[in-house]
Formats: sequence, structure tokens, C-alpha cells
Amino acid sequence: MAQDGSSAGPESGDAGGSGAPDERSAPLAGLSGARMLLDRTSTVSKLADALRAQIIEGALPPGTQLAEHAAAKELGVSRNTLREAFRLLAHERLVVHEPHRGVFVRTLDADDVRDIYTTRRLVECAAVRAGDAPPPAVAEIRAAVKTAELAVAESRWHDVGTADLRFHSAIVALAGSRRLNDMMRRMLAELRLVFHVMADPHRFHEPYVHRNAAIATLIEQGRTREAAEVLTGYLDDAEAQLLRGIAERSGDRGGG
Amino acid sequence: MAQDGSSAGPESGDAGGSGAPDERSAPLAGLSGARMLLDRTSTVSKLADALRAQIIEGALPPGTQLAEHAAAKELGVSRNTLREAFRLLAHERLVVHEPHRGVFVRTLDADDVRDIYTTRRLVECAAVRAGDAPPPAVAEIRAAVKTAELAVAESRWHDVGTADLRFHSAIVALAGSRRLNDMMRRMLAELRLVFHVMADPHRFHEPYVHRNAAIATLIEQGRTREAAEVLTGYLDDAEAQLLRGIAERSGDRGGG
DNA sequence: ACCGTACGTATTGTTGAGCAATCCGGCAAG
DNA sequence: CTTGCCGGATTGCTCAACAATACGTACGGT
Repeated sequence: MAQDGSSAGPESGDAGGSGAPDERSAPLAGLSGARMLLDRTSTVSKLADALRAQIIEGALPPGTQLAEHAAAKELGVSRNTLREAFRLLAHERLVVHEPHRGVFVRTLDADDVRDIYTTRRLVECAAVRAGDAPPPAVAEIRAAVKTAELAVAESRWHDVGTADLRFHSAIVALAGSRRLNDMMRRMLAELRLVFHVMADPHRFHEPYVHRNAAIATLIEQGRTREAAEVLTGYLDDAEAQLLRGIAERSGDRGGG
Repeated sequence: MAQDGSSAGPESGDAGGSGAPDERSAPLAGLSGARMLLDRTSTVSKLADALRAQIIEGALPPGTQLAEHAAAKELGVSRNTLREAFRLLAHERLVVHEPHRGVFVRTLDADDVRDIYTTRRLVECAAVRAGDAPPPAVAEIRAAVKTAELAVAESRWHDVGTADLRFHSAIVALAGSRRLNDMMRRMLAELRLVFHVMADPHRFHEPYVHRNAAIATLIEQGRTREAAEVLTGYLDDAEAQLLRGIAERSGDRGGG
């Protein structure tokens, strides 16, 4: 049953055929996923995807107000449609909706970063330790590492960051839960809001690439405990670095 | 449930508002939290709360179609406003939104149950193991157990189920992450959809109450490893029981 | 009887305008 | 400097309408 066609994310291509009660026609199997490709194009979904991309890419910096009338005219959609898209993004915490004031691109503070990294440590490390790593998930981890290394070699820093997020999504996928994947992917997207606040967002991910590679190797070798330990250290360092960045930033703003 | 302070609250009301506006006047401190209590009453939020409650309570069984025009007239709101509420509920997976067909109360299948319990095992056990249990969180666990025991003694089965969910929310709260709490609470609400499909939903939670008590004791004693093991068994059994219920159910429908 | 097609109806998708409620800025008064 | 007030602008919500789509049904061919 394709009851999951809602607008969850930009790339949620996973239907996962399930309990097939009685299908007499064998050659028809596997078409349930094709339906989604036909017309999953509601204006609200496309709108939410576009806005989400703009926010994640940094085109709309944190704190930016998204005025309804202006934005609706700009995007060529109705104000009501835009409001529906805003509700989705607010639920994803990419924007905040202040009553009678408007919607603003979210600004993450130190507490948010701590909160997110607390969750990441718990979930990612538990996923690594779970052990029952299905081969495709492990392959995806390795693929993400290779993509990141290639991007580093070619100095495409933005792609390095994207590959890093892909790596961590693959880590979470080790747990084998679609819901957990969605939750964490959303949180990683949220985390991107803070990258743009950093002084040098491009180089941020670069030092972690070789650690990703080490973690991938440990996972491939089944040494999950060591992988989890390295991963914990990784997350601790990244969190500390982001918190430093935020402290400087807020110091700038507060002191001036 | 009106007594329950931690009922499903509106989720859109969180602002990044930690921006401490330098307050020289000391007696004004602590008012920043009062603002939310004033007018946090948007129609969409109230609407979503009402629908969510109805769905969770079982007043709207899984599979029920929620026609926009009829529901809007019934609820005394505009169709657009209702659609915004539907977007929220769809994002919480309580309803499914099929394009050009409508929104339906979600029907969970066996794969959904497996997925949810995979996540629960990972997150709840990791939260228990985390170790750094803040006292208030532990107290909340014990309080949930006592509430459940009292409800059992008085044969208030529905309250038993509510207390059980409260217990597990408290377990997750051990991790100390607001985001993780929200995610898991949403998933537990989703899980309630499957309870109503069970043959005897009331008695379902009853056998687990004493296990909850045992887990609470182990946590209070700091024996987190044993607590996690008991919890894993708990979740395995509950999952198996739900899967049996779903199998019977689908057997009814499919075999006839 | 079987199959495919065309059509009519009901519902959803989206738009646009409109009004009340609310917030923000500035200005006058104490 | 604080307090109160007003005008402009924005949001919250409603209403009505049209276009696009899905579903049920009758029709015609074989």
C-alpha cells in the first residue's frame, strides 16, 4: 500500500513492498513503486522542496523573515498554498512560526547543537553497535566515504559536506528502520543551518573525512565496538567545534 | 486525560527564543516563559490537537476517510485551515495523504510495527544505558509506574495504556534530548493506531506493568545493563504480540 | 458474458479576494 | 524617560470559485 506518498523529503524513494496478501498476477509485482514517479507533484510538495533546498544551501540565512504576501508573489503561488508549505517546514524545524509575526528561517543556538549531538551520539553509535549490518548499508557507507575523498581531492568543499551527511545517514541506516532514517535525516538537515553560521563552513568537514574512512573500515571488519568509539570521538569534536563557532559568533553580535 | 499535564501539546509553538534581551530590571526575570501561555491558540493548532486526540483515542478508526468539505463544515472551520492541520498530521504519520483521493486515518501494517519496534529497541535501550540519568527523569519513570499500578488496581485499562506510554517517554527522556523526546513521543502516538486494531486493547498493557516496575528499580539502582536487557525482552514480546494481532486481523480480512 | 471506452459526478488542488485581529513603528503627553 | 495612542502593515482565517483528477457506471464491440 502506497500510503506513504506524502511530502516528507526531497528524496524519499523507498516504498518497501510488504505483506502481499494474494497477487495472482506474478508479472505485475514491483510496480507499486512506479506509481509515485508519475505525478507526485503537488504544488505544496514542490514548494516545500524548493524552500528546503534554499534554506539548506544557505541562500536564505537563519533569521530571514519569509513574508507571506511577498514570498507568494515571488514564487508564483497562492498565499494559502505557501502557508501549507510553511507548516511542513515548521514541523521539520527549518523555520519557526511566530503567531501573528511571521515565519523565519530558524537560528540554532548552542543548546540546539548540544541537543542534536546528544541525539546523534546515542542513535549513530547504537546503530553502529547493532551489528546486524546488511551488506547494502555497509556498501553505502563506503560509497559515501569515496565520494567525500574525491570531493576533497578536487576541493569541492560543498560536496564534501554533502557526502559527510550522506555518510552519517548511511550509518543510521545500519539500524534498518525507515522511521529512524527519516528522523535523523531531518535532524541532519536542521544541523546544516548552523554550518552556514560558521566562519569557514567549507573546510569544516574536511578533517573528518579520514575518520569517516577509518570508521567505514572498522564496520566492514565487524569491529563495531571500536567503530562506535571512534564515532563518539568524532561527534564530540564536531560538537565542540560548532559550539566554539557559535560562541564566537554570538560574541561578535553581543559585543558589538 | 484532561488531568494529564503532558498531553499531546501543539508542536509549532517553539521559537528559537533564547535571545536574552539584556534585562536590567531583575524582578522581570522569568517572564519569557509566560508569553507562550497567553495566546498559543491558533485555530490550526487546536484543530490538529483535536483531530490527533480523536485519532489516538480511536474515535476515528484507521482507514477512515476525512473528507475535506464535510469535515470542515462539521468542525466549523475553513477548508484551507483544515488542510493545514492535515499537513501537520500527515507529517506525524497519523494520517496519509493520497493525492486527489483524500486523507485517511493511517493503517499500520506488520512492517510498520517491526519498524517502530526496531527504533524503540535501539533508542530506549540506548537511553537506559546512557547512564547519566538525571534524578528528575528517574523520578518521572517511577511516577509513571505508580500511576500504571494504580490504574491496574482500579481496572482503568485505558489509563494503564496511557501510563505505559508515559513510562516509555520517561525512559527516552533519560537521554536528555528534547528532539529525541519529541520524535519518540510522536512514534508512540503512531503506535497507538495499532492498539485499537487489537482484539483486546485494554488488557494489552497489563502484563507489562510489573516489568516496568522491575526496569524502574534497576534504573534506580544504576544497573543499567540489566535494565536494558529486561527492556529488550519487553519490547520483543510486545512486538510479537502486536504482530500476532495484526496477522489474525489481516487473516480475517484476507481469508474471508 | 467479457473487455475496453467514454462520460458524468464528486472530491481534491489551487487560486484570489476580503475582513478581523494583531504586531510594529512613530509621535504626542505626562 | 516612560506611558499611551494611533496608523500602517502583516498575519489568521474565511469564503467562493475554477481546474484537475479519480471513481462509478453505462455503453458498445467481440
